[in-house]
Formats: sequence, C-alpha cells, structure tokens
Amino acid sequence: MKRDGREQRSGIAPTISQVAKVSGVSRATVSRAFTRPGMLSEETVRRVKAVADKLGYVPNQVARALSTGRHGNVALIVSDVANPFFPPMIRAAQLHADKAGLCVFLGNSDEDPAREELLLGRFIGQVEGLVLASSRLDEAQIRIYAARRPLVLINRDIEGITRVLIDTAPGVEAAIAHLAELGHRHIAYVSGPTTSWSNQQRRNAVRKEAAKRGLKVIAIPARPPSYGTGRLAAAPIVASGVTAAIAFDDLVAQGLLAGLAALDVDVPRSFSVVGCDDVLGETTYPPLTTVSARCADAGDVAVGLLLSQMNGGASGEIRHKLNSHLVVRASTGPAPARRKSR
Amino acid sequence: MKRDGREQRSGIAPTISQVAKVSGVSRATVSRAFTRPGMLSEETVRRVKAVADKLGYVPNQVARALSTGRHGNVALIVSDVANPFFPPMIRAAQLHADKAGLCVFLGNSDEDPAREELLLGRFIGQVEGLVLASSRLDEAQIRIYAARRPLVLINRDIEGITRVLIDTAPGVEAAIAHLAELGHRHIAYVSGPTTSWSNQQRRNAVRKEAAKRGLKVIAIPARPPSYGTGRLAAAPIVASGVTAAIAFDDLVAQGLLAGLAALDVDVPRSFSVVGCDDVLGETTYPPLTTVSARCADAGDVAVGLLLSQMNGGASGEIRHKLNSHLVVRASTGPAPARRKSR
DNA sequence: GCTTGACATGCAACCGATTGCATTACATCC
DNA sequence: GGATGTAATGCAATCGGTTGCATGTCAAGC
Repeated sequence: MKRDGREQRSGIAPTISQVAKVSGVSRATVSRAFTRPGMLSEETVRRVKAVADKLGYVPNQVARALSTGRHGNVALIVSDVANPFFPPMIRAAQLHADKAGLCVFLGNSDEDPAREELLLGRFIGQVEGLVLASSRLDEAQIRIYAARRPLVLINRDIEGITRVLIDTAPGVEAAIAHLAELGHRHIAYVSGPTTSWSNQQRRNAVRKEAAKRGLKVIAIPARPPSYGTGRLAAAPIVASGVTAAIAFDDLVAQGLLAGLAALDVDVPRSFSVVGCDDVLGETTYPPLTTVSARCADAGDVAVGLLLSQMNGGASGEIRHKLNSHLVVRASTGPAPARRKSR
Repeated sequence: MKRDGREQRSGIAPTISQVAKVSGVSRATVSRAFTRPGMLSEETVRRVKAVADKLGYVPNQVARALSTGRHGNVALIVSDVANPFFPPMIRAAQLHADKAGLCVFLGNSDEDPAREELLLGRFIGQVEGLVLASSRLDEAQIRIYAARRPLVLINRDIEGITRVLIDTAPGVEAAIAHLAELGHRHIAYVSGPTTSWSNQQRRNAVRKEAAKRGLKVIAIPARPPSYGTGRLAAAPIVASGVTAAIAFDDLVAQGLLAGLAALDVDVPRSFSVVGCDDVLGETTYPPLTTVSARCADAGDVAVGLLLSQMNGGASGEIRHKLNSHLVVRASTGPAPARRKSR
C-alpha cells in the first residue's frame, strides 16, 4: 500500500484538492488563498478559508517544502545538552526561531565528531540552515556543510564562516584584576579541553593579564571539564601554594569548591575561586564569583544571523563578538595574610 | 524564480534523474538501488551507487517523505529546557531516536499551553510521532493530537494514551520513613505546581506515608518551583517549627538549603532537607539527600514506546511506570534533641 | 519448439503542494 | 467602438522521489 505510513489514525488529512472541490474552485486558488490572499478577491478567500476550516484542512508542510524548497526548519547541534552551558542557549535559539515561524531540530553530538557528522548528514537535507555550537568537527568538514547551507558557528572561529564568539577575555581580565587587587600574587588556571576555542581564549587572557600585573600563574588541567574533575583538581592546586584559582567553567569551579571544602580549605577566607560562564547563578556554596558569558544571547544572535543569511542578506562573513563582564559574588576575598606578606 | 530557496550555495544538489542519466538506467532503478537493492542485479546496484557517489547524490528526504509519508522525524516537547530535570531526558531520547535513524524536533513550551499548542501545530505535519513531557495542555487537546499521530506522554496520566510515569511514590515514602527513623515528627512538604501530575503524586505519597507513621505534615508552596522560591520558603518553614522538609524538586531543595544557610540554620544538624529528582548529583552543599527519579530512563523508554507504536505494534494503551528510590547523602540527620524530646 | 515463470528493468501515475503563463470578464480611455 | 489594461481565476508543469504494473529476456520443463 502506498499510503502506509501516512495517517495511521482516524480520518486521512484533507488535501488541497478536497478543499478545492468542495469550495468549487481550482487547487491553485486554494493554494493562493493561503499563500497570497491579496491575489484573490476577498470573497473567494473567505469562502475557501471557511471550507478549509470546516474540513480541518492544514497545508501539508512536506509537499510545500518540495515545491518551494523552503521547509522552515533549522538545526541546532550542541556538544552536550546536559552541560548547563547549553540549555539557556538552546532556549534562546528556540525562542528566536519560533518567532520566525521555524521549527528546530536539536542534535546532541556528545562531543564526538563522528556523531556530529552523522547528525549533520541527517539534518542537512531537511533544513534551511544550521547552527553549530562548540563544534568538534574539523575545519574542512565544516566548510563543506557551510557551502551547502547557511551555517553559523558558536564559539568556533573559522575564517569565512559566520560565527558568534562569546568573548570572555574582558571578563577574565577583570577577574585577574580583581584577584590582583585582593592581594593575590600566585594563581592557578584550571584548564578545559585543549581543542576548545573557549579554553584557548580564556587561557590566553589569563596569561596576558597576569603578566601585565606581575602575577604568577600555573595551569592545572580538569579534563573533561566537569564537577568531578574540578573536584580532583583541588588537591594539586592546594599543594601548589597558590591562593586563588580561576576555572575553565562554572562546573569545574563548583567541583573545585567541593574539593576545597573536603580539604577543609575555607573559601573565600583562605582561598579564592572564580568560575566562568555564569550558568549556576547563586546556587553554589559560597555563591560563585564568575565571568558572565551570556550564553543565552549567543543562541539568540546566532539564529538571528542565520535568518538574515537565509534570506539572502548578509552574504559577507560576520564575526560577532559578545562581550563579558565579571560578576563578583562570595567566592573571592583578600589573599590570606601568610602568603600575601611573603 | 521557483528554485529560490533551494540551494543558494554552490552546486545544485544532484537529483535522481541526473544519476539515472549518467548511469544509463531509469529513475526507478536508481530509486530501487537505494531502497530495495535486492530487487536489482548486483551489477546494476554497484554501478548506480558508484555514479551516485561520484556525483555526490543523496536522496532528498523531503521528496521521499512526500511520496512515502514517512520522514523519519519525531518531536519532543518539554516544558522548560533550562530546568535541569529535562536535559538528561532529552539526551536519552535523542540517543534512542538516533539509533533508530530518526531526527528529533525539540520544542520548548515555557510552561505555556498556548505556546505548546502552537509548536504542536507546527510539528504535527512533519513528524511521525510525538513525545510530550510534562505537558500543560488540556486533556481534550492532547487527545486530538494523539488521534492524528502516535503520541506518548511523560509524567502525565491520561487514560487511553501511552504514557511513561516516573513513579516517585516509593522514593518519597522511603524518604519519609528515613526522616521518621531519624526522629523527625513534624515535617513540611514544599509543594510545586498544582496542575502537575508529579506534584500531586508526591504530595499524596508524603501524606500517606506520614499518616502511616504518625508524622505531622504541613504544606508550604514554592511556585513556580525554582531556586528562588525555594529560598523564600525557608523563613515560613523555620517559623512553622518543623524539623525537616521534603521539597517538590531538587531546585527548590537547593534554594531551601541556601535560605536556611542565610538564616543560620545548620543543615543537617538542626534541620534536614530532602529533594526530589536527583538531577544535581552531589553538587549541592551539603550534598542533597534526594529521591532518584531516573529522568533519563523516561526519555529512553518514551522513545522506545513511540517507536513500537509507529511501527504498528503495541496498539493497546500502555502505562509504563518507572520506579524510584531514596539516595541518602548529607542533608539529612537526626532530629535536633530540643524538638525531638518535646 | 513452445509454454511458463523468475528475474531485471522501464513506464507512468502519484504524493500535495506552488507558480508561470494563459484566459476570461470587465472597466477605462481615445 | 475598438484598443488597452487590470483583476480574478484556471491550466498544467514542476519539485524529487516511490511503486504498481507492464515488458522483455532467458532458462527450465514438457
């Protein structure tokens, strides 16, 4: 049977032909009643819509897509839905897409390039545009897809491809300044994935500003970045003798906080911690001083850029930077006297 | 121009006709080389595929969907992506769908029935099945959609519609028993949305088990359930004189923890807190005793049921219950002597 | 040698819309 | 009154596949 998968349930959905027959016009007219009512007399539009309503007719998106090439779908691929960094971004992207009448496919690559590519292959045929957040794909691959469809990247910096970058450098610099003012002279950067653009950017910002202010900085890895690895980083950090740490992200910072608590190190009295992303709000204990990264805005802006690209505008490459600032809460304080006086 | 939206970028995608022409066979044969290779001679299949490869031909999903009625898409609508309860569920659902070769549309209703319906309307035409998690839609609406497409609900109990319910009752009962054993005699339930199935279920479980063990329970609302409202609930709870509280979810519990800390109430020494859902792991301070709700499993099972429904099987109604258990961490302890001895 | 059937492939209708190009009916203008 | 224009609608091709049925080929069976 041909109609197998179509409408397993009650009543086959009415088609344009049925509406046409009942309202005594051609299929073209019914189509226009929905897509270009201005072309028809008001009377006809009214009559057709009334019939459509009575029959419960809804234009078939798939058929429309085949003939127009526009299906009103976009895809968003993230590396890990469960990382608190993404949900606000996803939400904002959704919202923007919704307003534009678009449906969004969500893909979760689980940080695996192979999976990411699989998803991409599945999506590409049925979307008008793509947003890749923190893509782990290699540059060549990304370029191939970008050649087929409008595509925008989030937190990945590839020349010639529209991208939105959350520029945490200003916030990170402010954080270092903040620590310096509090008297810290020796700090640690708890680093994230080496392949991540964000991590590189943050590391560089830390180095640069620390050098400027004459602070010493050591790097301690937390890979993959998570609560658990952050927690494990506490011991080596304490052993290293630094008085403050700035972590790759909030999750790592939160783990670090827990690790410090377990070692009986009082935060912020004897040690200061700064996070990055500001996705946890005040929910940590103590509330985390962190670099606000506006991840929601990133989702919103990315979809906006995608839209304008889909509509033919904005053909040139765009490199949109979102800046950041420091949010001081309660996990940072004056450097402990013992070390400060050294 | 007709081809407007189609392939704005380089090289129009090759179609079945081009492959047919180049390989010197009919379009039907090319189609079959992909969908029913067994029908063709091995030699032909090989040749066609070689040509397709060289041309970079990929079957157009949209066209295929129009003619077969199967597009391999499903939709998942949640009430709030940003609530930590959902991401693990989304992730699990994705994973399962991926394995079955399906793409998933994600919708975020933001707890708003009107938005939920809008999304549903947009999705219904291009999916083969739907999963609604914590739907806020009224029953009649849901039934209408369920009549058009296979549909499964998560945490919503409507007769006749396949649903997966995270049964937190056993875990909640265990939590009450745990508190009773610790000597608490008077506790609070910090309640969530009145329209939520989960909330009703949890409230009832608390009442029942408390009655059985002779505990007194009062209800204090935290609406909408969030860190903020949980925090605000701390004051009235302390004022009420209870020695322990069980919260609608982990977020509320986490807020409550913060509110108590702000009031200088020591947890667990002078007050015990239990959460629900177990989505925060050990990341709270102190680590939260909570009812594990296996939200990831719910996503996985829901997609599984949807699949079997889509494939014609499992026509009868299914009511799948996922059970729960108590995870004891560090936010619960013996009731304080002062009150215990009363 | 002719029938029969299996196998491989092609023909053409179809899925449900959109749209360029008629066609028709009037109104307007010299 | 005939040329011209305009507004409303229909015709039929098209989008890119899938599939029921017809056709052709070749080998086995009688």
